[in-house]
Amino acid sequence: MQARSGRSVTSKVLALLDAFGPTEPALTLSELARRAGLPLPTAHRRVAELVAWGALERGDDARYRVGLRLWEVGSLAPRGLGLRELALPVMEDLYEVTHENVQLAVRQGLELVFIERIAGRHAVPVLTRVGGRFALHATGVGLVLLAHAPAEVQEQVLAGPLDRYTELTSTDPKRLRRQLAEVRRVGYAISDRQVTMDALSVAAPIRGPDGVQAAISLVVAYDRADPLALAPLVQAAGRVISRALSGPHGR
Amino acid sequence: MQARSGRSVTSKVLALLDAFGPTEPALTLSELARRAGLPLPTAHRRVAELVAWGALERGDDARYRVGLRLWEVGSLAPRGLGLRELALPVMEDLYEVTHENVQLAVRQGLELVFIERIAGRHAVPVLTRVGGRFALHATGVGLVLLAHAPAEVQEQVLAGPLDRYTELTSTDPKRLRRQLAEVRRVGYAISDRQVTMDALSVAAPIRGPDGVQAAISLVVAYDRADPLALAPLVQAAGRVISRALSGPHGR
DNA sequence: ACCCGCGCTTTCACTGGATGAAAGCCGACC
DNA sequence: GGTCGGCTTTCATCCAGTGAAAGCGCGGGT
Repeated sequence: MQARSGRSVTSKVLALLDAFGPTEPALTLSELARRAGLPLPTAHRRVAELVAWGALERGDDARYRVGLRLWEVGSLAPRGLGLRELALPVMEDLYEVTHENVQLAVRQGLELVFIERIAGRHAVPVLTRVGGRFALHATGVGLVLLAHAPAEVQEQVLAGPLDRYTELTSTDPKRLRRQLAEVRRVGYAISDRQVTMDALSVAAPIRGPDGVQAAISLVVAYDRADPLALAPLVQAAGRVISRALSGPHGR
Repeated sequence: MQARSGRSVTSKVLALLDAFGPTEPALTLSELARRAGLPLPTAHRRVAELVAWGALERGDDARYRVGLRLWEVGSLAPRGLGLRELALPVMEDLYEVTHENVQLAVRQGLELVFIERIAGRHAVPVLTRVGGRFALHATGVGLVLLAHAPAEVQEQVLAGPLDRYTELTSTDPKRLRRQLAEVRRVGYAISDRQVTMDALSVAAPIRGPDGVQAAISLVVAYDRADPLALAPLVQAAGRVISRALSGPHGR
């Protein structure tokens, strides 16, 4: 009567894929069924098809994991590996010059997704993961992406609860709104200890044919940070990638 | 036209995903339907669901592309980004030392899939793509992966047609079989101009708890190649990654 | 050795989501 | 402003999908 029937097969398949996450990379059939909200036999049949195709793989421990075939298809996402291919050389240059963490992210709905990252061995450890998500209102890349997002997206983020990560995180909509205006005005964003108290990030937009498509940032230890000196470097990197994005891949 | 009915919905959804490829990253609905072998209305409905979930995205040009959500899920594949995370630092070290192209690949069925690559700016251009596939019998990584594959896989590859890329490609099963035995004996593989006449690659296995899981290689210009000097470096890198693979990520 | 119990797999009769021919719609190009 | 190609919606039909229940297999306890 409730969600029993009236659910498309496709949505069930997608629910099964949704069951996986960074913290749950391997699941038994029962766990999968429970997470996807499906009866066990149903899950069993769908999963069997997904395994046959390669979307999932079954380990020797009888747990299922995301399969390589799905990774392959996912790697065709223009905003995923496509963007990465263009940005990586520039990110490497930026790393060579600064030896700090370099991050690349895009906006997905009301969150951001990290596309690529160069983790400096001697830089502050970054807790984010490639393929991982994060809120838009705290990180440098987040502020850039939010500042250039459609008004409707900005309003939703400003209206929603703004998680606090440190005492410096902007959880006041008024203050955040001012910050976003500033980001648009100067063309870069500085997130000063808004995620962790020991780090600061400087981010710049990457523009494509239809506005800001992504953001690039440096994450540096707070005590040796000189954000105003780094900003031009990050901005320059952003512009180089923007050019590559508008060039050969002109949609 | 023939496979009318008797086809599961799941297989249709997967056929739609399969329609995308490196050379066709953006498809119209009709193209998708044709490639997936589906009637147009059927494709339309399935695609609409995939777009709603984020597996596909619809551009302003009315073409569909692989969506970021699918990339996110794909990035959870242990043999994809998971392996990459472990291997990348070691690959970077290898690049620092040699300044040559570094590649990481795993076997998927009777082919290999490139997981990661560091393309040296001044090294020979590599034509492969991260997420791309290639035959097992020509490249360095391919020879390593094939040499340590289950006997059944080896037989299928040896029996099947062996594409020739250059005059040096091993297309004779007997010769290939000898090469594979040699690869197992010495613990590394050298592919001498078997893919292109201007390059050579040296590859070593990456071992996990259940045998060889992946392979790492250097691709260098033929005229400045000293494969015997490079082999120990590549092998050492393979061993470091092997250790990381067997360590924290037990199972 | 035997039993017990917990997950996975298979069966089977029923049903509603999926289907595709056909008709409707929309924008592009002539 | 008319025609064409491609996308979207409709609707009666039907088979793929469903899930309760029974069957299987293995590991752990006694």
